[in-house]
Amino acid sequence: MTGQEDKPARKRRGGGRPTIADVAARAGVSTITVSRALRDPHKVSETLRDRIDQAVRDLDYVPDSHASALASARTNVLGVVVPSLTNNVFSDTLRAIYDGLEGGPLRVQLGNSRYSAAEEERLLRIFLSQRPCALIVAGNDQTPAAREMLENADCPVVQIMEVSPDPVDMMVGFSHFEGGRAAGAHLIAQGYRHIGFVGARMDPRTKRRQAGFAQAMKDAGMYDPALIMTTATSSSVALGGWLLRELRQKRPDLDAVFCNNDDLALGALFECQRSGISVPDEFGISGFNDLEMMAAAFPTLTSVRTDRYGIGLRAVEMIRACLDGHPPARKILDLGFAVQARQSTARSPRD
Amino acid sequence: MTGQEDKPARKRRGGGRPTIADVAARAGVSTITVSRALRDPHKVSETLRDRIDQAVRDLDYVPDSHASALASARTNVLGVVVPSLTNNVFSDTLRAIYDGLEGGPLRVQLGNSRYSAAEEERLLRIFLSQRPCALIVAGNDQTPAAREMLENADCPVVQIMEVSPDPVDMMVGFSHFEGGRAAGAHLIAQGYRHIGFVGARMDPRTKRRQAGFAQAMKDAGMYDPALIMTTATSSSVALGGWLLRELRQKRPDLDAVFCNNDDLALGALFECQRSGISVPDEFGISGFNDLEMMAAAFPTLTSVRTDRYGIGLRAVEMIRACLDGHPPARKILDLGFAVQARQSTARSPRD
DNA sequence: CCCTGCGTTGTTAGCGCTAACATAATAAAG
DNA sequence: CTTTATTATGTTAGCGCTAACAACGCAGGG
Repeated sequence: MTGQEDKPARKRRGGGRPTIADVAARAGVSTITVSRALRDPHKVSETLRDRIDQAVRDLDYVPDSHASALASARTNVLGVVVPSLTNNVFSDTLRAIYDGLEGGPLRVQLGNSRYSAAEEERLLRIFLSQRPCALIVAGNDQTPAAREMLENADCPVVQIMEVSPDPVDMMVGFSHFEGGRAAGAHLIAQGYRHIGFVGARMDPRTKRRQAGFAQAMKDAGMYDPALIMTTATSSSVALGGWLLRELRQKRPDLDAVFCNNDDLALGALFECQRSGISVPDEFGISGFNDLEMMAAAFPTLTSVRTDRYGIGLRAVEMIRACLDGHPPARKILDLGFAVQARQSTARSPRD
Repeated sequence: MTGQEDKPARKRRGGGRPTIADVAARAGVSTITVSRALRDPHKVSETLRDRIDQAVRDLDYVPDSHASALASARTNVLGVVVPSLTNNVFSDTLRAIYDGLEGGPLRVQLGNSRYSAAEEERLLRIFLSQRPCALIVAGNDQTPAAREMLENADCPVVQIMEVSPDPVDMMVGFSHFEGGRAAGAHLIAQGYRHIGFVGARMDPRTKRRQAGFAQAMKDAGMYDPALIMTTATSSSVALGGWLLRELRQKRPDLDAVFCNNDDLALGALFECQRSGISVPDEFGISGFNDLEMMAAAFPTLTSVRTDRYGIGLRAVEMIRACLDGHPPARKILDLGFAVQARQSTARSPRD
């Protein structure tokens, strides 16, 4: 025996990291005071606060978030579930979310549902079991079980990318239907008469854009289902070329195409270049989302601009407001869209 | 007094979710047996296991990961820190990581360092305080403090995207220097003689590609610093066009360009089309990474193919192996690269 | 019959933190 | 100068889970 009275009955599990008790001992206060000094500094006198801050620095103390979560039943984790990590649409929004959280205490827990509602449900179940302080999910097409979980979640929930009349809680996005309709209307206004639709993956938002496009065609008495070319395959530039080629073989009179996203539109442009079809005079092309490359292409490509970054930023703002106790008055935020008419649909006047 | 003997001295904080004790009570066993049945099913007899599984299903029990983490000082969280979420390179790798984790118990904690080593250090400090079961970080250019944290981390660490002789622990990637050199050598071999370099953002990997390119030029006696055009601005298609225009104004004899990435290369192609310069006969273009669009462009674009998806998958495999107690023999995995020669550098024979 | 070994289950004592309540010190009010 | 409100700090008792050890039953060996 060493004569020492401390009883190391069990070796410290935490790898010897300093705990709040170490900080408290060094600062000569109780642990709860340290806890308060770190979470609500104004609740602790300046004298003690300084002593505690010094002790924290001396010991290089970092609070254990698991212990904190367990004791308080709260976390600083914002759960985010998106359908894709590679799709620019979501990576832009994600970047905005991270940017919006900059400096604050919130952390992100990111899930990738891969466009599967079942996977989304599974992820939400896991996320919710960890008591997130808020949730961001894409769209409004959850499974019934997921919808119920979200409705019963005792934290703010923001659905992003879309707007619909029946949000779970809050919503930031725009109308894909109207976006599709506007693109169709633009092509009609530019004088094109045999306008096709090219779509890939066909997730709910894609389908709404397609429906909007179809509506525009119907309104103009130009709707023809044979001009619709879609595939469940995920989108790519090459696919845009293939689908356009297929469609033109089937319908040689095709004189314009609304591509469900910009990758497809870029592929369509290359396909026209390959086939010696002049854009926009012989053939018009419009994309969707207005990625940066659309304005840099030659010819520049028409697209429907969407504010993906703004959606992420606003979602974070709304969550912040809720957590600060000032829930926003407007639960649904429609950030709209704008048809960016460029060279690819600027047909010279004819007939 | 109601006469009831239960003492609700404090209302249950957890919102009434079932705990492991509820499951244990329902299955008629002790809590530790439930804990074991869920974590190491083989340590519990089949009879009890079935009863416990039934109770779990009946109560819809989900373990509290915070309590588990606190009690065991372990988590199932894989920390991933990447410099960008929008750069295709990292989103492809990230997708692979998520795909590789599919079905398993591991979850991802994702950090975005935005190409800042200081931010990376901050994120690593946070992540490590949560006892991740493993870490994936990009590259080998950490701050000294971050490097030390990684070396002292008591979990597997995989550095991705690059290979270098002094990894913290494990490493999966390829040599950016050699990739840049190969691209330069290819342009020389195709007969181009005044070859420029266009680069953006200039992160460490970009710089290594540039250095490799410069080496190729030096080896051929063709190095000319005036043919290098770089900017700290982040990369875009439009930027590729602007940089090429600038460079051609300065050096009208330029006859090819190695673009540090594919976005820039696409912008360079559009710039040539706008200026009526024929690619590849008058001007050669090579990109880097070989994104999907490169093979779909017109003309198809030469690039250096890198296995971004494979890097993510292998990183996860290595981590899995370590956690299973079979650390891989080879700590450094070089997945290489391949110059994909396409039309944009296929110059017709001349002089 | 005891001993040893092994597999299964339970008991106890925390992990590091914070909620709730208790208390002390100080200020404001009468 | 007491009463009441207010602020600053401390005490106690967990949050839900798991590590460590204890205990039990049962096999085989001596």
